[in-house]
Amino acid sequence: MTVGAIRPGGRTARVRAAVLRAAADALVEHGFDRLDLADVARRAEVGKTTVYRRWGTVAGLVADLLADMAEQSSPRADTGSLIEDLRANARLVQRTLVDPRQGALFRAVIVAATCDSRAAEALHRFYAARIAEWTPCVEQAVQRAELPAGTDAAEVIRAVSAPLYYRLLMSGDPLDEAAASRAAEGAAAAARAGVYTPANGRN
Amino acid sequence: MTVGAIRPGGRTARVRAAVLRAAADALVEHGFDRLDLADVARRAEVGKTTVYRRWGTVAGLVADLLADMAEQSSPRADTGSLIEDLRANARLVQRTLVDPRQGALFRAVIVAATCDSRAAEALHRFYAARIAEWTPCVEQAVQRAELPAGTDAAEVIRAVSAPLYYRLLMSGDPLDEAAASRAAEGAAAAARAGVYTPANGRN
DNA sequence: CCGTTAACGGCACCCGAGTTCCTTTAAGCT
DNA sequence: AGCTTAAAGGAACTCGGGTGCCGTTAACGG
Repeated sequence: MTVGAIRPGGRTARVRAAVLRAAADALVEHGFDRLDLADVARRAEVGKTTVYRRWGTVAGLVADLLADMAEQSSPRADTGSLIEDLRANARLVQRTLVDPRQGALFRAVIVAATCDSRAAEALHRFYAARIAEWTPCVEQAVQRAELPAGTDAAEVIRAVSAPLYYRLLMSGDPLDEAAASRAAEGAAAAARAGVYTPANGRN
Repeated sequence: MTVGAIRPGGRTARVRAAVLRAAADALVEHGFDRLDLADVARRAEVGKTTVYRRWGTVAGLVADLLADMAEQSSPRADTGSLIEDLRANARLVQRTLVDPRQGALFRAVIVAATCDSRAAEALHRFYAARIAEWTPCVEQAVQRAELPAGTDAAEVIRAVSAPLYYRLLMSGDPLDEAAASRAAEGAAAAARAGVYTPANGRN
């Protein structure tokens, strides 16, 4: 065998998959702060040493988990109407955050990002990918002249998610379908008013 | 002395103040996850036992710190124009979050809320108080007929903050004055469009 | 199929956060 | 001023998360 070769196949991949799944389970159950790598190793039926060697810290493990999550992107909607597309996006986000497992996972992952720069980077990449998936909805709306030319598509998508995350983390207000609807409508109204065009003012 | 009397005066109050200040310092330096109560005690020049007895956990200490922060509310703007009031609010939030000390403190406190129910409750009360301070801006705009009757004032204020917190925690995009401006304009545009009136549809 | 070695696994050790127990200080009442 | 006792302080102890060491397994190349 060539000296210094990496071995991502077979066992290593199996271990990684088992550990990441166990980590997600543990995060959902205990949350980020009470996560014990030894416990993760036990759940994954993997040596404690292995987890410490490959991931080192809780934040490092979460960062890898995020990279894994980023690879599975859910397809965007394409209803032919901006407001319907945005509503679909808002409901997808809302349902994800409300889901006990997914919601807890997202909270944990966001927490990790505030503690560790690698996790933060992974999180930013994750959202960049998610947003890129949905920007075509906005770009098509611009072409249909539903929105002013030069509208920043990514900013519109972010504006849909922001109020939902605000409810999840800060205000604690109910995260229901009505909230999702309002988030979509708010972003659409702001976009139509030209808030997200570069021409719009620093004034 | 009466049996069972509580003693909030003198020394106890001094200890509480010193510990809360030390806790804030430590949170800014290390962040929530690497916070050590023994370190807080050392900074506050207070017995380690005292900190453990009165606050017990990191999250409990942060919850108390938040209760303390909630008491100092900064006065709202009153420019006579909705968009200017909202812009003032957005810039206040933006500057707070960008400030190295305040920003780190907010991040830590939000993290604590995801880990501990007392901290979460304290955070919700904190934001409820901050929002209540600013809702009159929106109510006055309704009276001036800048906004439709029945507009949910709190929802408008939340809509201003949400994109800024989204940048702070999730996307990692720059949190500059332009972002603050857009947040204020977006909330105003959505409010004018009637997105935050109860009449507006679940449809 | 075989040799090399990257990667995993188990065990013993260490260290410091958190607890316990007791002593000392001073807040608050008379 | 004096007494009572809440509350703080100090020091010793525990115990489990994290580390180091070394033997074992199995991926990859020939």
